Amino acid sequence: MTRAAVVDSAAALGSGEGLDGLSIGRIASELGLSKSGVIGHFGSKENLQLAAVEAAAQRFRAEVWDPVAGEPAGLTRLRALMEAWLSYLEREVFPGGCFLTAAAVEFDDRPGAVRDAVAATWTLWLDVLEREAARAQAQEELASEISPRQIVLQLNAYVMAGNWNKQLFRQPEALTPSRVAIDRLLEMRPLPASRSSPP
Amino acid sequence: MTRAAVVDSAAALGSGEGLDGLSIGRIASELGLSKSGVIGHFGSKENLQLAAVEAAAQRFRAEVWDPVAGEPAGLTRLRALMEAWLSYLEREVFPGGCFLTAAAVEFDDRPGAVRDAVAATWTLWLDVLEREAARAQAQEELASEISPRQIVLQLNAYVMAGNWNKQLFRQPEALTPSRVAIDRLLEMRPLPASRSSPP
DNA sequence: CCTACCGATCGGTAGG
DNA sequence: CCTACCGATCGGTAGG
Repeated sequence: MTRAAVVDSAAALGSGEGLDGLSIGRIASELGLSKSGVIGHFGSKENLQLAAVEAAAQRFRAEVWDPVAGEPAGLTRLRALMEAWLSYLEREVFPGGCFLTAAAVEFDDRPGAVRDAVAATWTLWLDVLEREAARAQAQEELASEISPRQIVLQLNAYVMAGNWNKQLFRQPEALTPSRVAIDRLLEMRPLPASRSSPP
Repeated sequence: MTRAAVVDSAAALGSGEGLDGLSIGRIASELGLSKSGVIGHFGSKENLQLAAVEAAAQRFRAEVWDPVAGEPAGLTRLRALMEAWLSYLEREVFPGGCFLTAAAVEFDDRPGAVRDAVAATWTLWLDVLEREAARAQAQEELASEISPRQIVLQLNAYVMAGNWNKQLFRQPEALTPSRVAIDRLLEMRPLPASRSSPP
């Protein structure tokens, strides 16, 4: 289906040059189509942008969320989610870094449907993480002195900063400080737990 | 001087709509000038973008760095720098949030002079923070179990995430979690210091 | 600093 | 999905 190819191209181009910098003519020449062949499926550039956001969100879910759904709820799954998230950045699923981070920064000052879609996607994802953090605390796997919200905002900060670091400075070890920070935060145990190593 | 007005306008517009989305025609109409009156001072759009980055860096320095230079080196100055940084975001010095964060995300995939200037500015700033963190550790005001680099990357993550949070979700308390995280990190003392309260 | 203009590209439409 | 086209805007230049 041509429509899917157009959306994929828009998401790939958008992650690098921006979701608004992307032009219909560029996508058309990239895919060997005419401009009307590109825009015909969507009616307007904004609808195309919305479709790209939707596709990026589904891709994120498929790459980060789904593979981890089988992990035990709580700290184990939270750790797995964070590692899957970092791995998704390392694998460069989108050529220009995290699509939804770039789109958030680009559209945060432009009221409209695209901005709303990006914000809603982020809210959904942060809520997933928060639920897992709360669960980890309820299971006494994680200290309760910090609220689940605060934990999630810090985890998000580490990943966002890692993505930024990687994209701007192009260092191979750009995500290591993020991993260190995440591990430190998630190692905060509710008690100085003495754990017996399995035989 | 007209040139300064053009640069200011470019920096203000660029923080919101992006440094590349900004157009010479828009700046011209904003200032009541002709397009050639705008571009004549710079020769090319890229030179104008470079001038805007330079101006934003000077502004950042004037708003965040200079006011704090008189504080005692070490933890005190590091705390003051972080608070000045958050205050600069709260005061909305640039209408579209931190100019240099937006520019970093926008240009991280576009090799060229603008990208290099943005990266160099960030390196400078992170080095300032790192030096102060190292000083704080040398003065035994801050635990040494985390490297100065790691501390600075975490501090940077909190501020970046706060800026992102503020811009995307428009909540008045958007920076509070950043403050909490910063305080927690900088409260890590080298010893369980018993402090006598002043009379 | 201006007017006047260049070729190129933009988003989008008409008609098929 | 195509060709052909619309008005608008882009960065930049010529000439003053």
